Amino acid sequence: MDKAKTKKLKDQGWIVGSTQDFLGLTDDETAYIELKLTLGQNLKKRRLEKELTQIQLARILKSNQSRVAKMEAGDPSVSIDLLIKSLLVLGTSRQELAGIIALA
Amino acid sequence: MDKAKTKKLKDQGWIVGSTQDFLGLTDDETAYIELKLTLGQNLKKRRLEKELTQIQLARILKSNQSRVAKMEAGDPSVSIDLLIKSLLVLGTSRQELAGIIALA
DNA sequence: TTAATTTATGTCAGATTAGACATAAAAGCA
DNA sequence: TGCTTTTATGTCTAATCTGACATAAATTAA
Repeated sequence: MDKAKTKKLKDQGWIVGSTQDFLGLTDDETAYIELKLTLGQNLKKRRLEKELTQIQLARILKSNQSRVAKMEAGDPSVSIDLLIKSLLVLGTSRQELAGIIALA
Repeated sequence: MDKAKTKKLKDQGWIVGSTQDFLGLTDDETAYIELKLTLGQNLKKRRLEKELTQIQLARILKSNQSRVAKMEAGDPSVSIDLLIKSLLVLGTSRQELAGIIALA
């Protein structure tokens, strides 16, 4: 959120903070969640580049459509483990994986 | 293994192949295992840099010594998830994490 | 619009993983 | 050497994660 918008909201009486503040997450918990979101977004990006539906990707991953949807959304029920395994199945190299993770 | 050594063994009648060949792993399975090993090695590196014993690190991670040993060894009972979470607790940045993963 | 396709959300049983514990093995030191 | 500290290995139960399924919501095409 930009500073101007933050100030405006505060002037109106809103208490403004980050989601992290709100949920009381530690830095490492926040980093974990953000990393998961990034990986999920990249999985979606790769799926769309290959012009696959979630069902088609699910077949490749030997999973199902609902889990693919949750992976792409970084759902709490999905581990980073599964996301990395999925990216590797799609042929993502370690260098590419590193590139994804480096994205802030 | 270098080529000269491979040739010598083959000349002696040995059948030479990679561990991957032997176990019949797919490329992505191999990549997953290697990635886990790399992360475990880095966790150990960071522990030693901080001059911590496995017990001390376990306390920080709210885990126990045996699991730390398994993490450092890339044991099958340890997920990449746990390794990444542990590195993040130790303050590893995403850029550092990317650097680790990029290591062949 | 409506129908078809695609994606999102909720639940659950089975599989996997984590922490705890015991104990063995290895390393360091007197 | 023996004693201490550290690390490795094996097993258990509880907790977490996954695939499967149902179904709702959203998107697309006709």
